[in-house]
Amino acid sequence: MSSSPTKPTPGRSRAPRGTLKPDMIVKAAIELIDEDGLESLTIGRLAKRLRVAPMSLYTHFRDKEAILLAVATELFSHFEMPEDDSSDLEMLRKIMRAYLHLLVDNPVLLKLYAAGREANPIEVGFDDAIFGCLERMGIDPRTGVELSSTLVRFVIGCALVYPRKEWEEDPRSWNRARRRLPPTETYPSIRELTRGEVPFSQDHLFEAGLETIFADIRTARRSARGDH
Amino acid sequence: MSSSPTKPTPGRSRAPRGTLKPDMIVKAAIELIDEDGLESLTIGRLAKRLRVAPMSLYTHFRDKEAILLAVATELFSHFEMPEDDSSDLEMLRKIMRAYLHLLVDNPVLLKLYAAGREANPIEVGFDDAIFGCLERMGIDPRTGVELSSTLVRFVIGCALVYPRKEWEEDPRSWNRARRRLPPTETYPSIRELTRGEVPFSQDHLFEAGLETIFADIRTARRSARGDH
DNA sequence: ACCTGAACACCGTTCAAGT
DNA sequence: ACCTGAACACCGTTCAAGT
Repeated sequence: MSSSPTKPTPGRSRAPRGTLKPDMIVKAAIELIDEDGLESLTIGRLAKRLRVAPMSLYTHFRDKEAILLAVATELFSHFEMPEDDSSDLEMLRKIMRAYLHLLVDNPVLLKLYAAGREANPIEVGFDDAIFGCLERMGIDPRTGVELSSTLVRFVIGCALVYPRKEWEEDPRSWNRARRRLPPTETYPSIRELTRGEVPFSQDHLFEAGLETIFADIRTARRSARGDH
Repeated sequence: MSSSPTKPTPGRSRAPRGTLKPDMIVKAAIELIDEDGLESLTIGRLAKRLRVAPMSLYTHFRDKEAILLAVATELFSHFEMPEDDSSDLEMLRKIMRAYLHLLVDNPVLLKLYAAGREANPIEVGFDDAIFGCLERMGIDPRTGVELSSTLVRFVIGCALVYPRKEWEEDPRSWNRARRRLPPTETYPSIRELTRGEVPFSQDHLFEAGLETIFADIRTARRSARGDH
């Protein structure tokens, strides 16, 4: 718990053969992220938690990014899609909420979105579920792709901004930001935003945006019915 | 160009007194980012470009994050808001396009959004411009805040996903991603997305999403007129 | 006041060696 | 096949010293 800075115990210096399995590494990585945040996930710290030398990890993963991808995949596979509901639109709402909280709770996924050189399982699964809902509503594929893209981009934006929750409700931070604005007189209407207390939580704004997009989805569905 | 690994020139080893000004550091940082990407912006490389020892930078900026913030502010102040137009909605469209390209061209801003513990000039300025447009359309402040938030979150999402442009048009990457999906049969409708060639560019999807949100803005404006 | 070298505590990773 | 110590080329930053 306290002593031995470098070597764990002089007695059992070398870890036995089967100590390390990819799943254990991924599990330890997720624990580390949950406890101290993504930026504290480090090969060194990860190895220390597994009571193993840093280099051992490289037997199981090519590099750190591979570990990160495995983490993301694991997090996604643990996630269960909401149950089927009476209304397709209600189902879609649930999926979107679940998507938001998945991204907010696991910033790794967001980071992978930003880095992403390749489609990863997260988005493919969700895109599919969303697209499937729209399809079942009778919306044609082209419009379906457009609408699901809009929804996905909107959640990503929401998730990226979500952590500001803490200071966004503090009007002082807005004032400080306003003071830093270069040409102050050019931007007058922001005062309307900051005058009263900002009354909208991140969750409220998410729901509001969802309704905005859903309004267009309803229109699309109506016109799909009309064409038929 | 080639030789002298450590010292620039044995003759003029120490830089004269007035060599360094904050603006120069910011300028050099922007050049570095433009040339080799954000991840290659390093105190060491920045100092080398300025022909100065790394530690000199700390006379002018508290730490690297302060430099990054100054970079973001500089980038934003160079940006000019689109000209006023006949239609407020057309103005709004222009602002949104400008916002997207600002974020796509300068990923630092996106990164600051993600890190952001405080409101920064970028968003305040844009939020204001967007909110101002909605206000001029006669939309009430509450709805205005909601709609501008939706718009902002949507652009951020678009910008984050935009770099995928390259591989997104390659159907093979989708297939590879699909193969990695854990419970394959649960997600059938993605095939609809991947069967034909994916016909939508990032720009097209951005415009489509914009129209979806604009549809709701039009409704809000209409009802604002009706109430009056 | 401004610039700097040496040093520190970290990174991720390669390589050759152990078992 | 799996684990490892030493070493490498980097990070950002502190500190005491130069001018």
